[in-house]
Amino acid sequence: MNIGEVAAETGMTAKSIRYYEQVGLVAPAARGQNNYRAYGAREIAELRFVHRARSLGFSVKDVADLLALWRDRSRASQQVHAMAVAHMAAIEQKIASLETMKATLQTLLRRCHNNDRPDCPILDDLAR
Amino acid sequence: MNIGEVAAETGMTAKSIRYYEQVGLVAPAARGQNNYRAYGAREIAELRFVHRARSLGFSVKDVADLLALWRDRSRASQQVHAMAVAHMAAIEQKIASLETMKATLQTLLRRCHNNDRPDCPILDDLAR
DNA sequence: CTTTACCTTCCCGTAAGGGGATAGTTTATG
DNA sequence: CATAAACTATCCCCTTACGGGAAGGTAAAG
Repeated sequence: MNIGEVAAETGMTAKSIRYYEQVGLVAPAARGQNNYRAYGAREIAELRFVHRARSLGFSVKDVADLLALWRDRSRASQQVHAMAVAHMAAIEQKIASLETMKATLQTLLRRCHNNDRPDCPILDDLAR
Repeated sequence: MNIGEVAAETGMTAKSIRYYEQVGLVAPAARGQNNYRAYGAREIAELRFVHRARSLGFSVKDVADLLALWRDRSRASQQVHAMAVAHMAAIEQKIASLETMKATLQTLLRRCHNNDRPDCPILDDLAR
């Protein structure tokens, strides 16, 4: 399969796939006589794994570690669990930070008259 | 006041302050005979505004717009309101995205045995 | 045969600063 | 007073995870 077909099938972009190869996340793809990258079922499965892990918010670096664990038949599930827990914590922290912003914005929005007069509690608050 | 004092007082870093000046978010600070940036109450208030807006998650570009509105005595509060609403929407989208990740991770974590055996539902899921 | 659709590599740009080198200033200390 | 510690200045590279787009080769379609 060519890179475009893989992209279409996995939902990633060709750019991303090349990028993952470039940074060493996945091994360089085999090349056809036309120098096109040629993917087999195994490589596609790996890319799918990468895509799914990325969609869960894991960094490329983390995905590299997850891939290594995946390939290691003798890993302990604890190791994966620990990574997931750490990632969860990071996500929860981001959510908390965003929730704080959201709450503040909500308060400000409620106070703003939202009309054509210049008086604006939002700006007043930012300037406090 | 020197940049370090301003930084300490506002909670920003000197690097950030220089950066904001560099990208034109705030006007270049006046310089003393030693070439040090010298800040007055007015500039500090502006930097405080910037810092507060940034802490609410507004991008530097957005902060520039907010600053412009702040300086414009004849702005309509609608304009500020609209920016805040748009920003709120963006925040809510980020939260929703993170919540989705969190939910998936939670499910996976519950299923993982978290022991020294290799069997791992998390990896299995990523590979599905 | 030519157009269109892929593919290749390469290089630039992003957001918002952080890190660190080098050099001049100012302040604190012995 | 001399020197060392603490600031400040500019400058340049690094980060994340690709997207955009150029230049040029290849393949499939009309």
